[in-house]
Amino acid sequence: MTDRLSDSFFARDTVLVARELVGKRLVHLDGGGRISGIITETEAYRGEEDLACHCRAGRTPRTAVMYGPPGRAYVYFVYGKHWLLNIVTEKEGYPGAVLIRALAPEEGLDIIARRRNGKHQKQWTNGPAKLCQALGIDGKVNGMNTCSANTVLFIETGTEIHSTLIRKTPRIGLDTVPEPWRSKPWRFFYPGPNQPHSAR
DNA sequence: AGCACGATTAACT
DNA sequence: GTTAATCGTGCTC
Repeated sequence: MTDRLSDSFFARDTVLVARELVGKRLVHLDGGGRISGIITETEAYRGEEDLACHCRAGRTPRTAVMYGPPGRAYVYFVYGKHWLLNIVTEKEGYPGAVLIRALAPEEGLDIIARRRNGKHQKQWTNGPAKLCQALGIDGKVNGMNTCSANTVLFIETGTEIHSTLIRKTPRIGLDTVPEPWRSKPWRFFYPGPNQPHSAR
């Protein structure tokens, strides 16, 4: 129940990994303790042909980690203020990653509350940048191997969520991305309490 | 060297 | 519903 996911879990099709990551537990060892939550929303980005994927521009300094071994963290900075966390997928050499978009907080609630100061609990980790702020994830962990023995960032088996309870929709925030990529149903989420409904 | 823009969020009206 | 914030990245000149 507390097993960590190994690189063989991530070395598969990105869309499948995105679906199966819903229900798993993301853990950051930070400040001497565990800060964690159950993953409730993900999105898949894979291949240079996916015009929503950063790798549409090929291998660059930023995207190099997506071409690397599976299980690495790909953390990038957007809009001048936000960090977003992905886990690299696919076999080394083929670019892919799963964006972690939302969590249900489990451990380290006091630290999460402090970092998300002034917000209600429902707003703690219900967005990709919010959960990074809550768990203390930023560019320092970019490229980190989440499957190594001494890592401070990893994913555990978590809770089993029946596949019929997981919904899928197009990915969020791709207003300028051409079809068919804009409409690919590569967003997965578990519509529980504290989590999104059908869309945003 | 300069420029346009983004896998978002929070604070507005 | 609308919009400012704010800067790294990748592209053009």
